[in-house]
Amino acid sequence: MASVSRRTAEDPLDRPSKRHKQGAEKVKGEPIAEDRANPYLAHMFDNSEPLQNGNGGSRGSSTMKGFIRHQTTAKMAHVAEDGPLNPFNEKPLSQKYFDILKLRRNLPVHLQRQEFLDMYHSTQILVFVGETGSGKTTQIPQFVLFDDLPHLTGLQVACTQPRRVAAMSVAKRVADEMDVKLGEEVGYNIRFEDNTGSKTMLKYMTDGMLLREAMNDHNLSRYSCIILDEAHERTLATDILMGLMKEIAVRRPDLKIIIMSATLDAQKFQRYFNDAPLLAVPGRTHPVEIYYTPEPERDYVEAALRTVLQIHATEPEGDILLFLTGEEEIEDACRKIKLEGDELLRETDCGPLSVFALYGTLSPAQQQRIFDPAPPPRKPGGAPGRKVVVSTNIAETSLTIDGIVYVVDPGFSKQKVYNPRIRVESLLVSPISKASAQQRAGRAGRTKPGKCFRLYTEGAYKKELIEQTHPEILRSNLASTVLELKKLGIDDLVHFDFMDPPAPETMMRALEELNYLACLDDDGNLTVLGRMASEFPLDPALAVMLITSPEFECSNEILSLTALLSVPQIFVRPANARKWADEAKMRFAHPDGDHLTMLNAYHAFKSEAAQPDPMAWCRENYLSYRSLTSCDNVRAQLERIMVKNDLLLVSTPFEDKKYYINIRRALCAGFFMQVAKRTGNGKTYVTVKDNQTVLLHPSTVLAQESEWLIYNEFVLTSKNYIRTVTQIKPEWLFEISSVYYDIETFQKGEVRSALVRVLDKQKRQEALNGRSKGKSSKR
DNA sequence: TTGAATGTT
Repeated sequence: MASVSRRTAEDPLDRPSKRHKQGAEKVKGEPIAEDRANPYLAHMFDNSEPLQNGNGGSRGSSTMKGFIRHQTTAKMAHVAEDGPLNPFNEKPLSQKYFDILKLRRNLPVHLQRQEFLDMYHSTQILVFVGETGSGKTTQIPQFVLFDDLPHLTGLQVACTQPRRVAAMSVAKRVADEMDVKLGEEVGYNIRFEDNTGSKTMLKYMTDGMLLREAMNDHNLSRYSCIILDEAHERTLATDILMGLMKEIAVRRPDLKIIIMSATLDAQKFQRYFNDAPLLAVPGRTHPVEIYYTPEPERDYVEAALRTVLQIHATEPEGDILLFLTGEEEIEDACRKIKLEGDELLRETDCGPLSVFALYGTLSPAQQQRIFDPAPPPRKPGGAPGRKVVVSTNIAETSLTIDGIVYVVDPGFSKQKVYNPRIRVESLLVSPISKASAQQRAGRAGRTKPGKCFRLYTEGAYKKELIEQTHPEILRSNLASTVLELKKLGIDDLVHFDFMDPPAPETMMRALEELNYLACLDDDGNLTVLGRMASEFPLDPALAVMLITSPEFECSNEILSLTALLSVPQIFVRPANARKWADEAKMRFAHPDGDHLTMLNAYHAFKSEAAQPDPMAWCRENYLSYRSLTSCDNVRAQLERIMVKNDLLLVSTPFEDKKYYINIRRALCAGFFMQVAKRTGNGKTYVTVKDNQTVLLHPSTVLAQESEWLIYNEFVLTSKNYIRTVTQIKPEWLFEISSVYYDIETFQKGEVRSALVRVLDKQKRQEALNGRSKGKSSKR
């Protein structure tokens, strides 16, 4: 596919004559309109005389006197790093700094520092491949600092991470390495937490955060270098950023871009970035021996349990990591391994076994327990104890457990899939990719040589597993993404240079959905509503519901509901207390549905009732304290954005009989495309337009008599369920979206006939009243 | 009659 840039060589900004001495002072952090942006600040330092340092002292550096931007050598940097003063702030360096420096110089990347600099000088975009343990995430950004000289240019270096914790912990580590206070020269920026300041020159951030920044500053003009780390994970945000970087690179020849990735797909990245040069650095891991099963396994869970116990009975000391697919499977497996382990302990001379479950919805404290050491031998000199961790693929990338020597890999994980035809995302247990299998095996070689037991045949690995997991962009509903791209100034989505272009049908569905939500007009241009919706970190339907809610006199309540719908489930239902949990939930139940029930629970949480100990109150009421506090956080952020956009925060008085009706109507303003109607048999529902037969999720508080419902999500598991539902009146739907509810667009059938009846009734009513009711669309 | 992998703004 041809690369598309909306600038041409004739663009005045591209003329070399403009590259010098322009607007040296730029107010940091101020968004710049894209066409006014001057991306050439850095060029004043290119190919010019050596920089004059030390004028005034505070920003200059005597240690780096004579450094010329983009001419630094490894030796020069090495000398500057040796002190005695910190090259970036002139403060004396601590002993701790020198201790860490010794370790850093032992990292594999350090040997290739000069090679890296040579390549960095010679190219705008560079692909960097380093295995785990190479030190790339901590060292490369520092190598760049010594070459970009941010203390002189005022421009920053950004390094993105797919996960918040990684951004935070790496920033902390690098601040220590550079002997600076976290938040000053080195900082991090993640949602809800901006730990950077006026001195910040190196910023670790989540990829989603950089994407947000790009929406307000299309040229990312505050950076001299952008490093996209863990690019092989191919998150939605990384994929969009990569496409964006290709465009920005054309507009800003001074901007340096580094794509960092694990080995496998390096060539694909090179090709995508116009044959960018590649630098590869070896990792530092121990060899892992791979074993396959001779025959395919029928039941992978059973085979996994057998393998774990066999390792325990026959292999030397070392902990075991088993990959399974989900919470229930994992808890079940843990129970069985414990039972069998106890039996082995009683009947043989095996050592004791401790078993831990690991998955994302566990609290951080529970997750922490996997780092407990293995149990000691039962008696001195006896067989050593062993730890078994049974985990989802959270242990594949997000969490690293040292001491793992054996990995058991059945070859499956739950993966998101998207069906654009019925606009449904669901989770499916699917075979993993070769890349995942390698990553899993690698987890056995962190501390010493290890073994990986694959519960599939070698033939299956070679012939049946795909090379890479499909990038997320090919497995998602793209409504949000398309809105973001529009806000990023990408008008021609069809020609946007995606590394892997999404299916045209997925793209069309997203455009259609945004058009119905009135975020895009019929020509696909961003509307005022769409522009505003893109400011909110929400799905477009939620954003539209929130923006429209003042019209329904209930923006305070919709604000709470929007936050509630953006955090994990607030109702908890422990396996051993289901009945009590269900009873507790019924105390908050509202007859009109689950949304209002959630709102009741939230209001109770915020009321006197939950005091003085809200955590204990949540426990008693089977509510998740974590979800509710995170809901408060999200709510506060959304409220700030509402105020910024002059959206009023209003409530209908609670005594008013319209209080709940207004909320239900406001819900329809975002979710009018997620409506289901009860069918003749009274048990099943059918979704409007898509005509999918669905069941109410058993967690609903709603009794069966509701004819029309809006639903928050469609969950495809053993059956088709709609979850989190509230009853509505079909008349509201015509008022809210006369376009979507244009009767001509409906197939003949139950839904259409019912809607026709509603319209006829309305007409008779109007004739009777002799006046026309306000039927115009809300927008 | 209840299968929520992992992330992010």
